[in-house]
Amino acid sequence: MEKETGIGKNNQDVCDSFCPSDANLDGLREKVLEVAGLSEIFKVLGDETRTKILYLLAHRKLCVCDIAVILEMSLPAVSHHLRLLKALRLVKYARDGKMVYYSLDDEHILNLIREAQEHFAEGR
Amino acid sequence: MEKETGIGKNNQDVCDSFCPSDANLDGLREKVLEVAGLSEIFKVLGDETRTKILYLLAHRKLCVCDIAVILEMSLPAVSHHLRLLKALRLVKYARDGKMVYYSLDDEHILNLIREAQEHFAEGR
DNA sequence: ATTACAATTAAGCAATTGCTTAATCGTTAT
DNA sequence: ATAACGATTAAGCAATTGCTTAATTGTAAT
Repeated sequence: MEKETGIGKNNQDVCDSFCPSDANLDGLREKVLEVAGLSEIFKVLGDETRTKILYLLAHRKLCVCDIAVILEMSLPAVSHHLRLLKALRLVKYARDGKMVYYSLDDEHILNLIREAQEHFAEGR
Repeated sequence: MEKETGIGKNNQDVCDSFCPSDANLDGLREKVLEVAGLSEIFKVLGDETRTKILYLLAHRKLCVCDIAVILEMSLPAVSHHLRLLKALRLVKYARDGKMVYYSLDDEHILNLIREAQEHFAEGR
């Protein structure tokens, strides 16, 4: 995604006048920092399958093949998603014989899902 | 992303026994429907730039070149993101002379951002 | 009319994503 | 030990994403 470009770190010459009614440029840039890194969580939930997996695991622990059956996907596909969720500490797992059971490790993520549900509920 | 595959709609033979402690398969599949389509919103916020734009517009209306200057990006790049946000009714716009001013058109999206901020705040 | 400039659109490209099939690892049962 | 099976990893591929540069559109000023 990286590419050589003429846009430097202090590029202020996109438009002639910095327009925002004399807005404080540095102030706005600082403001933006408040959401830096945030989209990492959203990226996880930005995939339908992962949201479903998290939602399922919020209700009960499930083994990988359970999830595969429920969502009608291949085992490796599910496993890949779980790997990501594991890396981000959103799920935890425990081996039990041949099966590996996954469960939610971050109740907070459920709030995000609920909030998004409301977003839909309140007409749009 | 589409590909021919042997996995049919009723594929239940991923693992020998449907394991989830006799879980109700249909029940779980219904459960999953509750989050269907939800990831569409998350996908929007899954891009750092878009989250920043929305956060900026939550504070004040800005023209395209303002955003470009603040975020140090090219005009077309910003314009592309705005097009998506516009299509999803998350922002509205109003022309004023040569400038086009954008502003937030969905306060609800801010709740999602705030929720995500808390996610980070509460240590992880 | 012509010029200037903010914004958008078009075309194209590199990086990323989400899957696939095939091979491998871990555990249990024979 | 070996066979069986759930899970993971590896390699590869098509679709998507997010940018780029270049061309175009819309509005205002000369």
